[in-house]
Amino acid sequence: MRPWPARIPGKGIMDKATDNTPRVRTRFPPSPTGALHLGGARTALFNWLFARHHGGDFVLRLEDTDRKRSKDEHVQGILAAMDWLGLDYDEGPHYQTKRLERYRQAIDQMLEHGRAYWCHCSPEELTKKREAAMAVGGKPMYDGACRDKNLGPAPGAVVRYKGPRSGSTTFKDLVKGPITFDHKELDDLIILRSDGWPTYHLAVVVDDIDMGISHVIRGDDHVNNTPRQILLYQALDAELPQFAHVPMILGPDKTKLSKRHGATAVMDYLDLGYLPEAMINALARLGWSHGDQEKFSRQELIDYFDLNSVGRSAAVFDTDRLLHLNQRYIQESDPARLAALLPPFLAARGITDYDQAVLLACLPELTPRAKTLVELADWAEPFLVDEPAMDPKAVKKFLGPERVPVLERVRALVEAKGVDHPQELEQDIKSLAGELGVKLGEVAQPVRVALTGRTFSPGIFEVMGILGDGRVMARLNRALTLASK
RNA sequence: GUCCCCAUCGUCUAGCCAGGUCCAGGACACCGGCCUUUCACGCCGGCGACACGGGUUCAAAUCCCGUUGGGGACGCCA
Repeated sequence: MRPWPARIPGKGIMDKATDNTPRVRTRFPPSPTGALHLGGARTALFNWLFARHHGGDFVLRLEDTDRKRSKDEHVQGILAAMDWLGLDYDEGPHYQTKRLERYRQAIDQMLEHGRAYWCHCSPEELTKKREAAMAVGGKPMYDGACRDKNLGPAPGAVVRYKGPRSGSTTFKDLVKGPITFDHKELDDLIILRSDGWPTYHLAVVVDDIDMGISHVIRGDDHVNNTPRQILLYQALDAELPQFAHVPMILGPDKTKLSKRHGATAVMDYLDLGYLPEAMINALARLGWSHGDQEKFSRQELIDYFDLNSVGRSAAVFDTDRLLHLNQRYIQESDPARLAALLPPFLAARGITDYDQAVLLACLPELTPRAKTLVELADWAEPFLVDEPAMDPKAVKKFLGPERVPVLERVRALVEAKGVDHPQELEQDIKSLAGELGVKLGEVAQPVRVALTGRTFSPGIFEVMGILGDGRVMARLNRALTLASK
C-alpha cells in the first residue's frame, strides 16, 4: 500500500476543498560547487518524474551556503544542464544564501527551547579527537564537551543541535524499507558555523519545511543523514516528509562515480554528441525498470514511474547502453532536427559553409550508421565539402591505373544518363559488371572511393543521387586523374 | 575501525513483497551466420548469472539466520 494516492489530479482539476491529501512536492537541491554530474542528474530526474507522475510540483533549490566553493559559473552550468535534459521546475531556483535570516531564526528557536547549544571547541581540537577516536577503532563523534556548559556566543563559536543520548529513530524509506539508527550513533551536529552560515543539515531541513516538500528523494549517501535530519524536524516541531533513497551510480570499477571515471558531467555528453532523450532514458533505466521495456518516451516515463520499481542496489553506469540508446534515438530523429543540432559538430571538423539541402538529403542514409552526432558529422563530411579528403589506403587499393577503364565506363554512363534515376543507373552498372566479367564490388568500390574518398559509405547509387550530376562528374574526373598517374 | 545499505549473466535488469508455471526471461557488449556494391541497419543463432553455508517447506532465485564480498557514511562539504 502506497502512503500516497496513486493519482493526484493536476493543478486546478480537483476541488481543493475536498482534497485533504497533501500535494506532492519534490525538490532537487544541487550545490553549485561543480558541474551537474550523472548521479545528480538522475536524482533530479527521479524527483521530476515523481512530481510529474503525481501532478505535483518540482522545486529547484541551489544549496550555496558553502561560501568558499560555490560559484556562479556552476549555477549557470547546472541550469543549462537541467534545461538540456528538459527537467523544468515549477518553483525556483531558490538560493539558500538569500534565506540567512530564516535559518538564524530557526537556530534561535532551538536555542531558546534548549534544543541547541553554543560550542567553543576549536576545529583543531575536534580534528585531534576525531583522529584519536578512529585510532582506537571507534566512530569519530563529537564528545559533547560543551553540551552542558551553557556557553554563549563568542568569536569562533558554533551552535550544535542537542540530540538525544538514548533511544532510536526509525523511518520507512520508500525504496529500502524501514531503517533504524540508534541515537548513540549520532553526535551533536553543528547547525551554525563560526562564519555565521548554517550548515547543510539545518538549511536543508528548514528549507524542506518552508517549501512544503512532501517527498525527499535523494542519493543513497544520505541515509546516514536522515535520522539526524528527522531529529531536526522534531526539534523544529515540524511534520516529516517521506524519504526515498535511491542507490548510487558507480563507475566501471564499482566505486562511487567520480571525475576520475572520465565523462561524468551531464554536459560532457552534449559535447560527445548525445541526444538528451538518450541520456534521460539511460538515466531512468539505471536503478529503475518497468518490466522488460528498455526504451521509453518522456511521457511513458512519467506515466510508469514509481518508487516501488526503483532497485535497492548500486548500479554501474554503462556507456555502451547509452551509446546504443543514442543510436536508436538518432535513427528515429527527424532530419531537420538533426540538421539543426549538427553545426557545432560540423564546425569542429572545419565545415562551416555547406549546402543545407545536401545535408538534409544525406541524413536519412547516414542515421543508421551513426551512434553519436560526432559520428554523424563524420559521415556527412564527404557530402558537404567540395573535395573530400582521400584516404590514402583507399586510393592505393581502389584507384590504381588498372581502375581507369572501369571508371571511364562509369563516367560515360553518368554522362549519358545522369544520376537522377538511381535505379536505372544501378541496372546499367550491374550490366557493365556482367559485361566485364567482374563482381559488382569491383566496380562499386573504385566508384565509392572516387565519390567519397573512403571505402565505406551509403550505397553508391544513393550517394550519386544526393551529390547530383555535377559533383559526381567532378569527383569521377578527379579520381581518374589520380588513378592515371 | 564503527554504523548503515546492498548482493540474479561482464554490464543494466525481469522474476523476489503474495514460494511451485524459472534446469531463471529481456537488453547492452561479445562471438557466429543471413542479407549485401562497402560500412552500417535489420534478422537469426550462440556464450553467459540466482555469492556461499545453514534453516523453514512437499517445494526457495524467491522466506529466515549466518558467512563472505561490495558500497556508502562517519566535516564549521553538500
